[in-house]
Amino acid sequence: MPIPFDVLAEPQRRRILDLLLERPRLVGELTAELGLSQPGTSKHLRVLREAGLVRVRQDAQRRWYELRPEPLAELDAWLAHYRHLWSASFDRLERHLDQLKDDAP
Amino acid sequence: MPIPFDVLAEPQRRRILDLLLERPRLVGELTAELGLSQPGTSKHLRVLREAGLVRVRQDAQRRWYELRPEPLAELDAWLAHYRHLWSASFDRLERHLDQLKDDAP
DNA sequence: CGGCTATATAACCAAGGAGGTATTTTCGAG
DNA sequence: CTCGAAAATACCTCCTTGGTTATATAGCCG
Repeated sequence: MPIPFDVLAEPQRRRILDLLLERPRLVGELTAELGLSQPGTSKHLRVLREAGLVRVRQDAQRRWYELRPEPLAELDAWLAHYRHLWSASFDRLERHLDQLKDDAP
Repeated sequence: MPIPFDVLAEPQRRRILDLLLERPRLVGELTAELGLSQPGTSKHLRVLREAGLVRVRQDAQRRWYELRPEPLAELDAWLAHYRHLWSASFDRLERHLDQLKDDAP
């Protein structure tokens, strides 16, 4: 699964992720919060779904959308290549991370 | 400076960042590596410059482009809101980070 | 100065995508 | 079995943008 940069480039989609970070939501709720048309919201949700950033749980006619953070973890991994450029204590941090892994796997 | 999601959404621009991660480069070098036209490369560089992701150092007619990681650090900060979703040891990590700060400021 | 090199800007074009309205599908309630 | 609610899909339009070629700008060197 490639990192969904283009999916995240859309502000409304990031707002959806922010909302889903709090709790799962119905399409109708998201539509209201975003101020979009219902089909517009559904279209964004489809893109997010296909990128693996959200999953759906069906409940009668309702669909609960919830976050799937895996692609964001991949984005995080990509960022790691650059992180030493701004994180002065990056090397020490890495060593501590390794140590954490050993402590509690 | 807002997080430049849309700037990063362009694959060629990410390739430029990857190349600049190794070392600063001239426009001509980047053009060759990307297989784009020279104006095409310049246009991407302008976008990256305006997003604060690169800076230029002039040297006669040459322009050396180099990485500016600050916007990526902001992206990292945005990601932090989501990080606990996949990083099981996130809380412990946070404590260790604070400790590091105290150890060596 | 005149020409050469490196880069930027201008003008244009084609494709993609975000938005809307209209329509379809699905499912529960009565 | 019909009606209504919830969400998805179809279709269209407009705007943005990545790519191109042509041209302008800037600075070195003979």
